[in-house]
Amino acid sequence: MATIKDVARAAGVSVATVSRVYNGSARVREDTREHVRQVATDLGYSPNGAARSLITSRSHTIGVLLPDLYGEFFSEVIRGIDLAAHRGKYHLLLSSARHEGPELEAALRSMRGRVDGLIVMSPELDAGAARRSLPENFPVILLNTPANDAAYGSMAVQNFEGARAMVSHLAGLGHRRIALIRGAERNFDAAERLRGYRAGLDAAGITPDPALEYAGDFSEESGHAAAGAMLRRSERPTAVFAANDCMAIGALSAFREAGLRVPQDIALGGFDDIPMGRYMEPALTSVHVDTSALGERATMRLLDALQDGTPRDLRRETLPTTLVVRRSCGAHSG
Amino acid sequence: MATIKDVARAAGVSVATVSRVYNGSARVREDTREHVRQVATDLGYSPNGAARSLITSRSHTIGVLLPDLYGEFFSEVIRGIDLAAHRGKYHLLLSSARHEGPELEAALRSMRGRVDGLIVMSPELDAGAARRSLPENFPVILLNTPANDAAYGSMAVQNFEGARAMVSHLAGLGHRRIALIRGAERNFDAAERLRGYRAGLDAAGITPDPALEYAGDFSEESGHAAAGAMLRRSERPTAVFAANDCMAIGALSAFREAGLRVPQDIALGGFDDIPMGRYMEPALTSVHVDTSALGERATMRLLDALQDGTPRDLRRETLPTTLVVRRSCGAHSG
DNA sequence: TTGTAAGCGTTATCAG
DNA sequence: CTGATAACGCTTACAA
Repeated sequence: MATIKDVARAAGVSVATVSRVYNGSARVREDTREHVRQVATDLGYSPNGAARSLITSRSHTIGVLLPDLYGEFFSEVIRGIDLAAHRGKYHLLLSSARHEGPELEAALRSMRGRVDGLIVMSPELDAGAARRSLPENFPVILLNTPANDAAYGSMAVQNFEGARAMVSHLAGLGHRRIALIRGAERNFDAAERLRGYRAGLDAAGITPDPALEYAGDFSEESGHAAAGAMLRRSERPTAVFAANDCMAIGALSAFREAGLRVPQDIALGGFDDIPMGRYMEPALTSVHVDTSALGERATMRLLDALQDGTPRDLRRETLPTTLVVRRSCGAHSG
Repeated sequence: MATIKDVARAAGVSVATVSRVYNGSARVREDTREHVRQVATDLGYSPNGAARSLITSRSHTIGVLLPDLYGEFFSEVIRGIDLAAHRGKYHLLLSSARHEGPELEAALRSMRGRVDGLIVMSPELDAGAARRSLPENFPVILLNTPANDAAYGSMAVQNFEGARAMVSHLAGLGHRRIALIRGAERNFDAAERLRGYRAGLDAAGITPDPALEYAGDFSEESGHAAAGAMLRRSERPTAVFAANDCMAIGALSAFREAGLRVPQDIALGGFDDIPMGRYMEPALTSVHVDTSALGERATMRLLDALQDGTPRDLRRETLPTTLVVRRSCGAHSG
């Protein structure tokens, strides 16, 4: 591969001149510029990014650490991130893994020197320790992370309010036995949605019943399993709130297999409002989250922080959620 | 940020020793190793990736160039790529854009020196020129690209066979007026699926009618529009094959808005078998493509090629497709 | 406008 | 087993 030296030699100029041609900045005489360009393309030269970012200490790349890449939620987040990054002419260095403890450190280590900033989705409730391994004074935006982490800028979603609104809505339809399929253990969003669920019941004058809080982990299978467990009870709930849409989908298929009609026999609501929800039968009532905006905003903030001279952005930005009523909750089906 | 020099100084050793500790390879006395490690973590040191890859000329990263990040198809491809990359301890440098001509060159340029190999999805029929800007003798796997490109290894799916099977199936159900919603103009997959559509009609003794081939671009909106156009005809088709599932979904909602029942009034089939399809009402008959395997296989091949000593892998690997019959085509609904 | 030369933070090659 | 030191490919004062 041709280097800057090869080009300089072939063009009969110094490497500095070639460099200047590529950085546009400094002035180079028009004809030398053209000549260099010509020689460079002939040789198939393009600057080596590693060398460049070594000297400039800028990579024009942002690192993205996600716990997973599966499902519409994450792909929407990435799309949002990509949107904003592309707009700002930044690249994305992607790493997906359960970023706890050593894993996180390893991922960060390997990104050292290759990224100008980081977007980290770390929804673990007790990830404080892991988070300590994030470099100090390095631009980071945390996604869906507990609020008590004042050391970094962060983005969150109105989990509590959204969940409460959903439960209030179900209660308003006359349901009293409203079950919850919980999100992943030790997950921040899941914990908040649980709080919202209980608050919603409270507001409706319903005493929360621990037996109606089913375990789940945000996966379709866990939703399916939880729904199965409900059906084996003597007195099954009349409405179910799944802490995300994937689990709602799993629950729906379990109900269907059991011969239950949704919403006539049992009402169903989800959370996230992934695109798929609107096409299901019945269409899924859910709590809408502008997922791609989550990634997009995080990236925009990070890019801002990357402008030098910008003071550290330690704010917490919360995305609103809105209840989207479709047919699965029974409000529309008469 | 602490550099190797800082660590060396603080530990009272040379930079060479610190380097050796981090590369594991060479022998270092146990206690010096431990000491260095200790000092390094105290200082929060981790090696600079740019410097490292500059000297080793290896980045442990593969570049991924996709035309888009929208929808389940691409997210599945990325997930497959990530799966294999993660397994091989490689990172992903992502770039999404319409990679034609100058755009492609720019993207490649910015990846120079930062990636060890490339996965490029370039389904443009006439992208030969663009592809010439791919570096020679650089490991590349092309995704969904015309076959006539013998200069690079590539992955493809059985577009032709899948489309033909779908049309044969519809014809077998008694349909004679089978419409097609075409994929994007100048797109390789789209062209192949069109060929398959015509071949399927041929095999059933039906004369292809250009008026039944509706324009589309793989987007939901274009599917919706095409369906609308069909309904405005005096004699509408009895079955529709959309060249991908997104367009099928768009068509479905157009039919529904017009008060048509699928499959009773009009049969519908798609292509790709995205996860959403199985949850729709009616569930979507489609041509199954193992999309994540597409990305995964491409990555595995690339990683293989990255082992030095491996001869250039110029093969073309084709992923099989299978017809998945669900309710939207009417075969199951009686 | 152009060239010289000093790094950027590593690893690799030699000596010791 | 450890230490100097020369690269790697580039940018950027500083000189000319």
